[in-house]
Amino acid sequence: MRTHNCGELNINNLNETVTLCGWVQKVRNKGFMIWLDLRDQHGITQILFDHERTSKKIFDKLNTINREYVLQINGIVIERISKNNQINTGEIEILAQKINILNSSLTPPFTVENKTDGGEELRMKYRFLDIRREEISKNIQLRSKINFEIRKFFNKNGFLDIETPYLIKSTPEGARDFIVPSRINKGEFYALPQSPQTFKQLLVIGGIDKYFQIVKCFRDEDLRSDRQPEFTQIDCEMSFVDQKDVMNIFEGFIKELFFRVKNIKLNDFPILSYEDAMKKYGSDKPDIRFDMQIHNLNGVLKNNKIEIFENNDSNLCICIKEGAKLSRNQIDDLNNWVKNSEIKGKGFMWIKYNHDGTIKSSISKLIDNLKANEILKVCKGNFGDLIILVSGNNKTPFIQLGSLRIEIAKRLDLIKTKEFCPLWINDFPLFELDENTKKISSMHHPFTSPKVEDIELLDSTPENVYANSYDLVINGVEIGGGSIRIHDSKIQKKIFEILGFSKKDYLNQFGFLIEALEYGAPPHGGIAFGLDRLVALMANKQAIRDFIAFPKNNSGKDIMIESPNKISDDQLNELNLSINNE
RNA sequence: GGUCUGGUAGUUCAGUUGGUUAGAAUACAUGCCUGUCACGCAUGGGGUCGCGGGUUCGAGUCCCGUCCAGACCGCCA
Repeated sequence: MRTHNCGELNINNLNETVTLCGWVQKVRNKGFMIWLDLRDQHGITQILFDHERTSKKIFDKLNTINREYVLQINGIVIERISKNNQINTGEIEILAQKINILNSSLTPPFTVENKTDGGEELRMKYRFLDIRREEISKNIQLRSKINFEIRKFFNKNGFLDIETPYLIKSTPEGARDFIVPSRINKGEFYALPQSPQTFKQLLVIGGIDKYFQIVKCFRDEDLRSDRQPEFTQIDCEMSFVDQKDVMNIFEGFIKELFFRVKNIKLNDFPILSYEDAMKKYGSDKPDIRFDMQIHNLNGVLKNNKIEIFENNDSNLCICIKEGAKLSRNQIDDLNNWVKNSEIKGKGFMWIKYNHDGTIKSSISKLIDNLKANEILKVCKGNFGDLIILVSGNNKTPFIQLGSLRIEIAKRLDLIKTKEFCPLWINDFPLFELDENTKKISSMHHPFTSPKVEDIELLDSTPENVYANSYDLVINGVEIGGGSIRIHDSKIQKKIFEILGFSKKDYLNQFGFLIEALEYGAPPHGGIAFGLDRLVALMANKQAIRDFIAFPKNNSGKDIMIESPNKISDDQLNELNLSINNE
């Protein structure tokens, strides 16, 4: 139907007779001449009609054409008299000779242009129009390109692409499952996988050396701008590997992906233990595009008989370079943010080191200039800086300063937004304790191997056991996470017992895996990357919604197809289900 | 489950202390325009102010409830 697409013609094609197909983005009718922007996935080409060179029949036809009509245009490539250097095809235009209306269109509810006037909800309802826009189309093209490079990498490195089932069984551990009723087996249910974790382990037990899959995962939890109920993982598992092996190959994978897709050469990824990440950044997914690390001031502030510093385990601070220029109002504003935002802090103390050598502080009654100078020294700060102090117990002051660190960086524009700063976080605790319920649970998942040297602690002090696990963080976003798995059935059973499973329960839920471990399971480990987040990140965006062709909204609904929806009584009967309307 | 923000023309929004016939831009329609590309100019049509209730002489505006959307907390092994 066409000889070229709408993004490829240029000055080299002059005088060629071409046929293009596409959508009408805009008609600019000057009376003596009409210009029409014809759009397809590849770009926009300007079509020209004028009274000297275009027949009256075509002009009559043009009068019936509106936005988003689908046209086939035949014409000659000519050089523009006034050029547009904003677009690839801006030096040429097509002098139309034939016009074929392939389809008409209703007037779209929003402008199908890069800078659309449509709001989020409307764009979702008419997603098929939204996808015509360059912005969304480019996102989807980027995702396709990334998918292609992923498959190329894993194929080249000997990974087998193996599909695992979507209809599996429900396990109450972890996230809520999406449940699918079984018609043939009345009263029984499948669950959609939260991840193919157990299946990929069974594959390596089955002798598959290296496995990968680009796979949908399902979690019935509340949504966020970076969380969808169905999302895509790059799921990987390898036989006969230790932590170093896994981190090596997947660091190589991410580097190659960034190089192939973005032509960016990433440096070697630093490795930070979970404990150090919490101490330095107050987060297990630190954004290291800017510095502003947390410093511990106990050495300076303890043993001075100052109540607040004596009563708290941690007296911490961050140092804002050139922060002394912040006004009292700006500082108060930040303090209110700490108190009012979701981190619900108590507020902070501050010391301002002016360039003229004077020191102003919210705690001048507690510490003199001598102490203030010592604090500045600990932070390796200078005059001109602002130091923010927080005191507290346990993790809280770290997390507060961690959040504040990000907020300040945003407000002062300290983040190098064009850069990508990956790092590994490892040495996570194997378990975490819920402060309220006092229940112990897996930090990662129950198949994570404890560190060999900590195995003897499992019986006595499981909270002190470290895990053989690792997360990949880029720009403060958790992009991937994985672990060396347990391949010894005895240890696997012990982990379930520590987690509070009865023997009956763990055999009922995971008996198949434990049994498989007893038939010569190789040492193995792997990782899973969040593809949606990775694609968004590579496009320098946080929200993943515009990188998924048909995403769900905040309440898990697709407002275009109107899902989820009610089903008929017949369907319910067939499944032996009834709806409790209370 | 919770906190915050928003819902007014097809669309994006403004709307003062509660006060006449609810505005702008854009989109749409018609006409004009000899190089437009966010074209320009003129004219025109277009409103259940999310929904329900209340206060008031009078509600887009105040109060209560409710629905929807977005951001976040809880949750997300």
